[in-house]
Amino acid sequence: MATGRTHRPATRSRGIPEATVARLPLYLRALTALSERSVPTVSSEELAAAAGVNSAKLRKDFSYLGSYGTRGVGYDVEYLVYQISRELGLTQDWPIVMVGIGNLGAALANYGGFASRGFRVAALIDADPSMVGKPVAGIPVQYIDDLEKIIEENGVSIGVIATPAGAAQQVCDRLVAAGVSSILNFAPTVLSVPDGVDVRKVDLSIELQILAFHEQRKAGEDGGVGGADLPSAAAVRAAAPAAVAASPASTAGRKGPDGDVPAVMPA
Amino acid sequence: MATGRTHRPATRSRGIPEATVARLPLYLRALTALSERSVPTVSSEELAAAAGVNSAKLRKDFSYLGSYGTRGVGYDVEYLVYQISRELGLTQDWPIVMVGIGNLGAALANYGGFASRGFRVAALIDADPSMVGKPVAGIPVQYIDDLEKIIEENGVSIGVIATPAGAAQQVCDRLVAAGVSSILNFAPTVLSVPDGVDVRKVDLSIELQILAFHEQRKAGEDGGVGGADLPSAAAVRAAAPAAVAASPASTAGRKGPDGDVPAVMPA
DNA sequence: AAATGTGAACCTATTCACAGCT
DNA sequence: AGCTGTGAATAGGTTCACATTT
Repeated sequence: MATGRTHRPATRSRGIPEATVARLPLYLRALTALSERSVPTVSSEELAAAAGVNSAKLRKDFSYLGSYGTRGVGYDVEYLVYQISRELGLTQDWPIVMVGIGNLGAALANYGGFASRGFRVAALIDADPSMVGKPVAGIPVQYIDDLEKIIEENGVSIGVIATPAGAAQQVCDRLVAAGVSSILNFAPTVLSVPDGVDVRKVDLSIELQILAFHEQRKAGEDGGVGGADLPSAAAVRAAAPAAVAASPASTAGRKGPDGDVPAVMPA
Repeated sequence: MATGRTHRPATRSRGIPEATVARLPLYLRALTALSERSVPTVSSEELAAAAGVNSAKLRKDFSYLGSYGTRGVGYDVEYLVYQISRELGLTQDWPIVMVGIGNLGAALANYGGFASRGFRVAALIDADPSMVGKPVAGIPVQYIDDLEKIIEENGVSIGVIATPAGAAQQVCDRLVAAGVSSILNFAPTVLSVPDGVDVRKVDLSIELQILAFHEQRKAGEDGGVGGADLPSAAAVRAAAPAAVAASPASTAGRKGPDGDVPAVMPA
């Protein structure tokens, strides 16, 4: 409550919940759009709708940053854009390097999102000598051997890995050794890094698999709870084509359906 | 719990926590690697290490699927691969469509992860007539006008959007109207969909911004953490220059940094 | 009157620690 | 002896609902 203004230890950036941090970019994007349309103020309700969250969550999120709204009015768009940008560290310019300029890497380099406010592609790096010197998104690709030098000279602390899975850990180790402490990993592999280094991963097939899980459930659970597993139009559509089914419990004697799980899925 | 469903319906898929679902693909990948090396069994400790989580979490996750391990021994690799695949719905073949075959779309189509077990690219679709017919990843691009027909004929229930932000919502609406109920969105925009439709988003610049947040914090709060790894180069660059700074508190009277929030980060 | 900011209630997820099975 | 499976404890996140402020 407003009571003790002296009660200040918090509020600071100290301890903004991770879930909140992950939503700040969303708010920022929505606010930027409003800003471009010269909208002066916005309510939590409106902004929340634009960002795809509910308004209570948004207000709670903002409360961790400080009291940036005006009761009865809403939030000043420009002011909030600034505050969130600052909180996210986007009022400074982060040089990044991208390692692995294959199909995906090249696409990412060309992708506008990378060059968005706050980030600058300092270098593209690849292990294929035939790529070296070729410009991708206007930036000449450099050879992997120079990785350490490039990081050093550009003061890079954020790296993007878009190599094949097999090369990712090795590249990661070199990045970290050279001083990079935040990594965005597009390779489908788990990276191990020392404490103090942040890794975020973006994984295509994982996302698809999560969707498949829910999709399967939608197909399976309408109406019949007990036996019927895959009824209905959507289900037929979803289930009909080519069941691939890996061979189950190859090793005999497996406990398998211990009391509950039927046997092996209709297939 | 075994056979008695006293206060919990089935051990079955009912109510697997979302956080657990999101990790199953990770376990599956680690298990597949073990399987390829013909490792017969694995302990929760080992598997957890391979998947980058801790073992208690892994055991808890598996407990939602059923009792698939053997005390004193561990888990049978092949058997677990099958159970998780089934749980994720990967024992069937999901036809997917991808809309927007630009740089990113083409890269994704070429990306192995898409063609991984359980998924099949049924069609690539684009709004640019000059793209139509061109093969990408061996699949000829089709025109956006045929979207509905393609979805219908192939029984597609999962769609991938890799269009520019401006086109995404429109494409999404058409996909949903045609029967797609799970969407993986690469466009940097919030999609609104009716209930029952799942959307997952993969957003480059959001991930970078989250990293920047943490990176900024690291740079700011070291009172003297060894200057070895992140010498001035990164630190200096991170802490001071190139302020992009949108003009703050434009509207006067704004409460702004009222004696509460001292400009964080001594810039 | 309108909309923020926030305690409190609620729900979800993680971690602990150990009983129970092989 | 070893390792799973899981209640209990803890931590983290979301939603409610309303007092407070403009």
